[in-house]
Amino acid sequence: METPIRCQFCSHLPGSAFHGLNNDALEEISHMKTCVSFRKGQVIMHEGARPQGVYCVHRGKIKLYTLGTEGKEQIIRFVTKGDLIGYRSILSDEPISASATALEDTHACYIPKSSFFKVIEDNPKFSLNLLQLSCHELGEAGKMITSLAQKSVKERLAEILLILRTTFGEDEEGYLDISLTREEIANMVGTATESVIRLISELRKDGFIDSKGKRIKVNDGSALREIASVFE
Amino acid sequence: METPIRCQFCSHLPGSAFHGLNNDALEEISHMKTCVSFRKGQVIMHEGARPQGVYCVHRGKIKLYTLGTEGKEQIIRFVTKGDLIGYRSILSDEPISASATALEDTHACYIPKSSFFKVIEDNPKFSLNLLQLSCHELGEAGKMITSLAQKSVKERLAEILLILRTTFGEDEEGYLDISLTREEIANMVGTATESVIRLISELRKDGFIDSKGKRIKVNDGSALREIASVFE
DNA sequence: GCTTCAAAATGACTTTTATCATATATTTGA
DNA sequence: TCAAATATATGATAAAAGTCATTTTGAAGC
Repeated sequence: METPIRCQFCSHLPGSAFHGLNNDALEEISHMKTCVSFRKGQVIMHEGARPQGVYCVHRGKIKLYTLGTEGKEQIIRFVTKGDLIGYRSILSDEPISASATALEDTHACYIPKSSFFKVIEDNPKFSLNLLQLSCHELGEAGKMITSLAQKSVKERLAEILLILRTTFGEDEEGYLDISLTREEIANMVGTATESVIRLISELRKDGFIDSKGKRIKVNDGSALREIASVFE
Repeated sequence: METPIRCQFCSHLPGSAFHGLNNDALEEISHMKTCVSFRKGQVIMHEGARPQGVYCVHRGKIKLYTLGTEGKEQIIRFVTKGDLIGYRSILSDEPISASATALEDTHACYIPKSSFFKVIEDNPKFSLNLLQLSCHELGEAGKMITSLAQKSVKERLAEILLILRTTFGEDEEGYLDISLTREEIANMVGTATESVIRLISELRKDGFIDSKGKRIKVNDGSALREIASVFE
């Protein structure tokens, strides 16, 4: 049995689409939603499907990915607490463009499509938040496109290690607080698994990162930024 | 002196953000906007800038691109009549993520930021249209990411020739109704200019396309679809 | 219609990255 | 804890794509 999660909690998370909604609105959403859990590895949404609602993630980490020609995953982005899944498809009235799979045990709230649209109609602020969110992600997607098109595999790997650190943070020992296989990293970078393995070894030998099995620690962020040619 | 363009015209173009707005709203927008022209080659918006309004394109063709490390353009998408420029940046309150340059003489209407937000506030329909638009583009961006990450240059070139045909259509002789240099095509595909030149020659020798200088004609769309591994 | 300049085409060569094979290490679950 | 499965590591090789140099063609301006 799930402990119900109050929408007030999620509305205060950074970047939440529910940010700034008044208590009455949040209470109303609370009544329309149901709480669900997903086990590590469980598929939450399938590319091509027509979702009947959106998920608001409360705990856990999720990868969003499309499947290429040979069935190879291309990870588009990660989803963590406070983020929505499925809203793109519902709002553009198109099939889901990316599958979602839990990277660890995940708790989320399910808001049916009709309720979701009701919140939009009743709360211009929510609608504006969603606009801001999707426009922000559009910018991020543009950056990813430019990286993939113009940077080398090594540059992209360094860039993604930095993105992982920003997105998931570090544990007490300084290791990235996300567990990904080399294959998953390759599926983000857009390269072969072996190439990622080789380059991670190289970065480790250079002392810029540490790695113990799946665990990766960024030792020298500015070196990675230099390798990635990120000037921000 | 520009002939003023009525917003009713653009609101009827396919995919217009102004679709479905009532006449009063459109009249009001007409009063807030100014008409501007851009010459072929002219830069309309600069990456990194803070736009003070959006452009609604009435006539012409525009490329949106980001600049990579070496100053190389990466074309993200094209903009044609009925499309908006600059809305992403204004809505996410971030600097412009892509520069815009006119590929041919272009006519557009400029709507100041404050007016743009007023239209959003007064017309939930407009706000919803923008949401739909940005979410659709987010899906397209995801597809582009997967292509860049997983497909070969030849596959991507074939794909983009098909996209160009869909976006710009053909003239009386069947040639694509858009004039791009090989370099610009390379900047879409994410490859070197010489590679595009070689592959275009190859596709021509195979009879799948014709090309006379810059003009390109798709002879065999299904062959291109097969090369691009597009199964839609 | 020339002339000039830029774009396209092509060849030779290099670099990057992918693929395949195999060995080693790390998880996972019984 | 140990065995089996999975993931990581590394080498050898092949394929893809990039770079540089040069020629040919086409477009734009006079």
